[in-house]
Amino acid sequence: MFKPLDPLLHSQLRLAVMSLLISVEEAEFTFLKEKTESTAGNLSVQLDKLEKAGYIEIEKSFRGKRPLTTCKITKKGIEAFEAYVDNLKNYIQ
Amino acid sequence: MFKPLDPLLHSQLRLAVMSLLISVEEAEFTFLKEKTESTAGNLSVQLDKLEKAGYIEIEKSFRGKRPLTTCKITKKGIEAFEAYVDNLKNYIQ
DNA sequence: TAAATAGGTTTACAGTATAAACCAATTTAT
DNA sequence: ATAAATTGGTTTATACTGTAAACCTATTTA
Repeated sequence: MFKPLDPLLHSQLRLAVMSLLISVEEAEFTFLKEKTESTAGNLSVQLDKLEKAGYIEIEKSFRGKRPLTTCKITKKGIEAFEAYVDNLKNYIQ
Repeated sequence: MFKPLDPLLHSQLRLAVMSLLISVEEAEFTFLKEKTESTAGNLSVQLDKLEKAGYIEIEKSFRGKRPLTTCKITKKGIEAFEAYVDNLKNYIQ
């Protein structure tokens, strides 16, 4: 009936990030920050967690002379997101 | 885009409880405990929070000689649940 | 009369989320 | 030149949350 909800995804900010990444495939830190209206600190921490779980990949580079952090959802991340949504439906329908 | 999710409802156990109460209108503690597969302690704490938020009403009585705790969702609770679900859809669609 | 069960509540602790403080480099203003 | 502001983040301190374990009172069963 109520299957457990992946705690990594059951978090407002991380869920928003995954939701964005699933549609755009790849996104910059600042893009995620704007869209989620989060602080940089909070976002940084939550991206770390998603990366450690293998749900996203984070690439650090430079654009011109400035640091640039790019995030991309992984196959594992997509599957986890889809499973989460499926489970969640039992709770809200 | 990503509206804030009511933190009181964005919790696996409390959401499950609200989901049950919205369909049955009234339920006993032990019923909720079985359906949610939670421990009594955890359930007790979370029911308290839902009550303090005005989302449910808790009535304590006796069945025979044993204590009986009955929970009922309030109008405010129903509205909060519906708003939560609406907001959540932005995240998972 | 001791042990198990029912029906919970309280509480201690670990985990989580968040903002504030910080950092290094770059750009802009003086 | 150099001070101040901005960019693009990370680290860290703290408050908040979730949970199980311990506990409690009464009842039933052995």
